[in-house]
Amino acid sequence: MLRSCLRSSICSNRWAASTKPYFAWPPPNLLLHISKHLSSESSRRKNPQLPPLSDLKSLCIEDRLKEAILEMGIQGLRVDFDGYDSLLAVCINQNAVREGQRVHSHMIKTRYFPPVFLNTRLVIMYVKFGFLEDARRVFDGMSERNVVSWTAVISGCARRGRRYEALGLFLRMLETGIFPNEFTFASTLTACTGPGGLEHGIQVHSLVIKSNFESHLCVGSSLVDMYAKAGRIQEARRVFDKLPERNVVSCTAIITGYAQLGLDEKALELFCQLQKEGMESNPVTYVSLVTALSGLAALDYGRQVHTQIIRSEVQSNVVLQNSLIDMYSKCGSLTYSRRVFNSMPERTVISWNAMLVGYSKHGLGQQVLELFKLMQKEDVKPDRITLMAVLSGCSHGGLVHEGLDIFYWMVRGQYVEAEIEHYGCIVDLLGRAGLVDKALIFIKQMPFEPTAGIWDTLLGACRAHSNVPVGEYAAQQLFNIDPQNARNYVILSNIFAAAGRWEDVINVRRLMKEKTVMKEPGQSWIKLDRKLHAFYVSDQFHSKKGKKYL
DNA sequence: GTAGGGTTAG
Repeated sequence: MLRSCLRSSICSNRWAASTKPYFAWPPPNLLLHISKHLSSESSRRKNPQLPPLSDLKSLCIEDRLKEAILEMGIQGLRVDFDGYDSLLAVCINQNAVREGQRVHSHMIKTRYFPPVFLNTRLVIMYVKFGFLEDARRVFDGMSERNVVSWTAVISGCARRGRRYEALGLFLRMLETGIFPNEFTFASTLTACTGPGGLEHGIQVHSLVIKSNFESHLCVGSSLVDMYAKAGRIQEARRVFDKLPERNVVSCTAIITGYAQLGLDEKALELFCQLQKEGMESNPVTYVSLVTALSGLAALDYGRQVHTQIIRSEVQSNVVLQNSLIDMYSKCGSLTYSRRVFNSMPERTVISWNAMLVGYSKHGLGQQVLELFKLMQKEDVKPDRITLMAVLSGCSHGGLVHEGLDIFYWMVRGQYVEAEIEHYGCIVDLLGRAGLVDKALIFIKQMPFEPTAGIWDTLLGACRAHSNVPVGEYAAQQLFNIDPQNARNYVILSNIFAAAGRWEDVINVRRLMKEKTVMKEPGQSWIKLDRKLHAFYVSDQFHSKKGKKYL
């Protein structure tokens, strides 16, 4: 079943793309480099002053990689399995890209045919360096493969977003008769995480159960993550509860699952419970917890957790600090956000974006502009989100000229490609400032087909600035795109009502009836005695109705 | 040797 389900994926273009010819290997400059070293063996013979041959393995153990690489060149054709094994292990460990490539080139140049173990090391090395094409090239050229070789290449594809390729490889592995182990399953489940992956994930899960791997920590954590990201939090929780043992990764996976689905209270509750049960937390756990607190806008809890992070042994990192910036901003305290931002020893573009978004959402246009200038001064490359934050900051702060200047600077340059969302920000900027007619002209000149979101922004502006003709036009566009959306009819009706055009109000209401457009009734909530009570408009029947105005 | 969980926008 799995096979038939995934067959179409294997035949897809992505798979076909992976079988296209690779680049010439090794690159000519690398060969030149290696051959220089190879020729130094003859110079040793001519010059007895050169140091005696060293043992590659001991150089590697002593962490003298560069000397070992040089020695490899000098030894010419004589590097054996142990030598290559030690060299590759150190290259992988130290992320030594150039040295790793030299070792591989040396194998080719000296016509050394690596056994399966060394070929697998090469695959692992290229996967770690992020050179997936090279990893595939070595893997595809292997006459013999084992479960580790397959897992290494599957995990490389899964982590690089080449999900269908990873699943195709998994199937080929099964066909070859090699049975997956816990690492293989964990990587394959990673490939099933994300849009459209659930169907495949469930099938891999059934294989996991049949193979008795469900209780392995890494498989369990992958299953929890896969189900949670597919919105199946109950299934994720079921897998988590069934795990015979837990560790920080599996606990974090389920907490993250709740937080990412917006079940923030549940995430916080589970964190407290697991911590009582002795769960160790690390920066990743705290990132999920802080994300949940952002959703709850719970400043007190947020400060307590921040204090706990500072006091605990947990080494904070840039991702955690980014989430703290966001949490403080969503809890309404930009002063704390900025304090975290200022204290950071290193920042990523996300740190800047989180701070800019904070200022923007609070309507602090001047602070947005100042921070954006600082960002440019520090040579940090903005991305699409930076520009979204800056443009919407100008919009919320009423900085029309500044916003337009930045937008046209963006369109002229090649810093960030302007997308429809950026155009949407300008529609909002003009509309908010009351320049509704200009906003409509701007929409008509856009290089994109306007979306419902764009017309919705314009309609909102028409309502705020009582512009009936443009409002009618925008509403008509929305009726064409989404005729059953009651919200658009109601806003247009309100625009007419504000202008005293009561006949038009009646017409819109009649239109709604004709098209059987239903508006969801207004609803509000209140929490009493740890119970959530919901009240609807005209609700006559709720037991607490009499008390709600107390 | 191969493994699993994380941040900004909409």
